[in-house]
Amino acid sequence: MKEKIKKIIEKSIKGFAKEMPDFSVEIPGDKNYGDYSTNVALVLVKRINKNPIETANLIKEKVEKSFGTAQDENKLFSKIEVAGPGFINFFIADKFFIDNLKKIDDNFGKRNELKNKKIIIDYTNANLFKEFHIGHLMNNAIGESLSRTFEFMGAEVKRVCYQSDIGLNVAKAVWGKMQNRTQNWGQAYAFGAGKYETDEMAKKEIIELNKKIYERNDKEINKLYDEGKKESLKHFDELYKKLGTKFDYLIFESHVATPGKKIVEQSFKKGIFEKGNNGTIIFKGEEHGLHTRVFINSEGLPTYEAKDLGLAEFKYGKYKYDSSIIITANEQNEYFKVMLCAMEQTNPDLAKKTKHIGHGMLRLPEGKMSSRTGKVITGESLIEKVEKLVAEKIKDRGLLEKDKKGIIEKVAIGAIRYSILKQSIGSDIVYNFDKSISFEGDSGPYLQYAYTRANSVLEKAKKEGIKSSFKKIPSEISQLEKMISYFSEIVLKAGENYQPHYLVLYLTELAGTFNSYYAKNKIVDKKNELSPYRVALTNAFATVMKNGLWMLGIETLEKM
RNA sequence: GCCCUCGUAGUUCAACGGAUAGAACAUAGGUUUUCUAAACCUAGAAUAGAGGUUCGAUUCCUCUCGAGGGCACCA
Repeated sequence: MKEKIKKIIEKSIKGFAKEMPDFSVEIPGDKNYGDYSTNVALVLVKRINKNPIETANLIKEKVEKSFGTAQDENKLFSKIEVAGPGFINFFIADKFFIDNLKKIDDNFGKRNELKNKKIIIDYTNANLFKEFHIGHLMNNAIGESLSRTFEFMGAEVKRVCYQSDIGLNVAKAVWGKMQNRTQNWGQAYAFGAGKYETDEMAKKEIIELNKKIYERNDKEINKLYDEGKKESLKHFDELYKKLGTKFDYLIFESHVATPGKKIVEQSFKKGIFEKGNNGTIIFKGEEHGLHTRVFINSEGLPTYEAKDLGLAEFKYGKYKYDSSIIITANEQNEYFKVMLCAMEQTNPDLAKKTKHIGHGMLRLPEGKMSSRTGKVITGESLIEKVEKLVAEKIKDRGLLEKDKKGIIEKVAIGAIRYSILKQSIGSDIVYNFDKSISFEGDSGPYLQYAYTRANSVLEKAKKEGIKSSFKKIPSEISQLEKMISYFSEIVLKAGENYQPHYLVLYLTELAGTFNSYYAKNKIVDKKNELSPYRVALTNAFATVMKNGLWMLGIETLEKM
């Protein structure tokens, strides 16, 4: 619909300006401003030096002439208004919203902008031997939601979890474990990392150990290492299942270390990299307005930067992607600029296809979370805590015992996902348990609840034998029909901008609109001839909510 | 020191350079013989400060103050 209106306007202003101005058509926040609104007259002011209201009126007349707001049966607009400083507000005829409702099926809202596009997306990226903390939960929520949104837009998406299974951090954990076998891997890491900074002897040992892990020539170390890797993987696998993420590729740092090193060594010969201090190989970022980073360290081992170069080619070897998206916390924004700048020279094709998205950090009120100091909140502990709250809440709701576990889990994950995805991707979330995860108002459960209510209504309609029908329609449609029709435009907006929160905001408003409708109208009512229409509308709402929640990684529930 | 983010009701978050700056929580009040009250309806309450660009600035530019992140061998 938005595209359609844009085209209509473009056609109508051809005589006004030589070049098409860059104007927008938006769904206005205030319903008094119509169903769609454009700023075209305001944008034109600069070009044609005319009063914007006058211009707006001219455009309005032209549109009316060719598309009619008059008596025509198939008129698109019921009203066109010029308002404020020169906006043109379009009011769409009810008929079009109702026609739209008739078309709704399970695929409603799907788009084809990304049809035949191959996208590979890295997210979650928890590190073996370390805790899976709430930052990973955040990364997973965002990555999963973007993946699903791209799929909804027609793309073929492969999910990658790139995991550190080698490198200094792993050495720190293994070293910690060697000192004290009774502590768990997270504790071992914290212990090793602490000693690395304060104890010169330990530092030396860890660096030595790091080399040995690379070389894999010490039986004792290999055994310990393999145990830890297995344990971590099993643990993560359970979590991913719970979160509803299924990775297509688990890629380990050890897979890409050697290829990455080779890329750097070859490019070094071409002069892309330089020699740094102590035998390091570095990339001089300053020449590109960035900073210098080390790609091969003085031990001759590839750093994260070199491995990332290897990773890009490794992924491309597995899947010939059109676009590669990497999601990390924004503390890595500067790092990625440098790494991608280096990649532009080592492999320009892949660099062009790669996009880094930095999301905000989940931080504790007292400061940054750090697995180095052991000051972390683990993903499981958060989920568990939320599940307990949900269990308390549904205790007296008369639900079947066998359903309870699933409901608790889905509501808890929904609440967590919502609280992460409700805000713009770039900004930090100050994590405060009581405030961050809510069950009332703007929240995951609010959306799930609205869906559940709709579902109950539909079940009741079925029992009473009332079927959806558009034979009898109301004299005037409500806000709900309009909200439903906006869905696919919001999908596009969220996908284009890599911002799931547009979807969250929309679904929240949609749920609110349905809840109001539900409060005002009795939907299943044999005595009311509009009942079949209302059932159809409820059905449409449920479909949109289900599809929308799917994109957020939040499951719907029949009962809650 | 240099480079990036960011600063909006009491709190947590919204707002392609556009209309009366929206929500939610919290606060105060109201709604259930009717399909799930995790709901609905009402009310009060905000752009850090100073300049500038613009028909129009929360949004762009400069400065000040404040917060976070990053700056050579961690990921």
